[in-house]
Amino acid sequence: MRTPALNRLPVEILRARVANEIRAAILRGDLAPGSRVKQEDLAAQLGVSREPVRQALLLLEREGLVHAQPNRSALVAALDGQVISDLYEFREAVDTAVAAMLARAPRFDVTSLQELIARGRMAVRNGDLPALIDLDTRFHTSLYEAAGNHVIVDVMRGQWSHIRRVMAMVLEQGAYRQKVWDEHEAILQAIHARRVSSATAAAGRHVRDARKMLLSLFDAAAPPKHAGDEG
Amino acid sequence: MRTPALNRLPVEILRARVANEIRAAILRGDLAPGSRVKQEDLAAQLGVSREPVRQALLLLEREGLVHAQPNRSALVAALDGQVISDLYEFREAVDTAVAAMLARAPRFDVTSLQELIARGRMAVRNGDLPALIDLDTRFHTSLYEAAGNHVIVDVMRGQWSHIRRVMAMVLEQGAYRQKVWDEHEAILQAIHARRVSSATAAAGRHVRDARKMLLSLFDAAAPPKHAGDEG
DNA sequence: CGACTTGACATTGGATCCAGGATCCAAATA
DNA sequence: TATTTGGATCCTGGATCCAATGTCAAGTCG
Repeated sequence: MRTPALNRLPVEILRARVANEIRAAILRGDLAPGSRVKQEDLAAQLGVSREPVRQALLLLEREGLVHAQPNRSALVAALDGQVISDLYEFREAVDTAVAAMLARAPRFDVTSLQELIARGRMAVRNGDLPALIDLDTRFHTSLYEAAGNHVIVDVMRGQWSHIRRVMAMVLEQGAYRQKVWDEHEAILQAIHARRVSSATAAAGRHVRDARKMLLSLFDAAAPPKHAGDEG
Repeated sequence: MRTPALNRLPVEILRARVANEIRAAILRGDLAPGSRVKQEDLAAQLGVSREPVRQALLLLEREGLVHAQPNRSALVAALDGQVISDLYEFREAVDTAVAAMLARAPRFDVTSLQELIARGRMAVRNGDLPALIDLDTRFHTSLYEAAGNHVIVDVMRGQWSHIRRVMAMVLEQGAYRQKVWDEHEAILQAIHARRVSSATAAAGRHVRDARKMLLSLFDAAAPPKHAGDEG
């Protein structure tokens, strides 16, 4: 054959690679919130022309990770309490609905989810923050996928970029790490036991608690504005 | 001043105009579901170069209105029952949550929504299908905006593109048109009366009924696949 | 001394150019 | 006759080029 199986993996389009690089840099905090990003700088840094960078920025703008005005440098989206609040309010609506859907589903294989919980608890013991963020994301993403609703999977993939950005803040709280995986287990058990209202309640509590903690952290870092105050 | 107020309206970037044109063409059905769209054709048709078209297609792909594979012409997304089902399941989660939020909100000005209902009933009497689609969209969008959650507004703006595509199908049913605005009124009244569970239930029923009707129409048009059948 | 003007510079948006990958048809072979 | 292979053609992706717009600082006038 002309093309060996390895080549069957589609060569990732350059703009997609670039978008992934930039997104990763934003999520890592490597590109600071509120900072300007010039297309040419990114292009030079990634060793490509400006063209794929422009298109990548277009995608990232639609994801809400950067803001752009015509003929102006793009701005890395700021992380303000309002966005966090809205985001978690939205997530509560989705996550509770997903929990209900799964608890009503005829059969649902919990083994891979339990595997994730085990690995999450391991990461808690090891104090491995990147792994905690990754496993948390994967736990909830797996729930969306298990629900079998592609719209939810797609929409939430975009939103979890934002969630990951702030998750580091919550998980800095050492005491909270254990609690997260206890709650994950509670959600999973309620689903497994087919207890719809219990699963919904557990999922809702999980999100609301995270939201509350995040907002308290944000208010501490950046107290609410008074009339006429400024940076 | 140098720039009169009219110029303050930002000159819409060409790629945005192009994206709007293409999106409108898809929503109108002018670009048929499943048909191929060549960048050059669109460019020629709109009198621009391929560059803004490429970027517009990128945005539309992320909206899910077109599908693209590397080095292949883009495909206008098909309208299959699965997508409709997922979309309305997702919408039910969001719309019920929004109804609950509004019913709990301290104060909520219903006058503009009542205005929309009046105009909707007028459009029903006139049999004005485009107006019905537009007013239906605006009714629900207004609810999202009233809830004050930017994430929900942004996410749902994208999803309503898809909803609009199929709404014509539901509203073809003459009998259904009246029912839609009765339900809208019921939702609004429950919110106004601050009856949380009643508002949630009304919103949920509204979405589920539309979903059921859409799916029955789709199944009638394209019967479920049997093993081994093909197009 | 301050506000406004003006012009050089920096940066993005759009057009054009070129290369690589995909499709499709025809011809050759089993 | 069916199948495969070679190649012409089509189409997209990325690079480069040019125009337009915005920024910023120096200079000028009140």
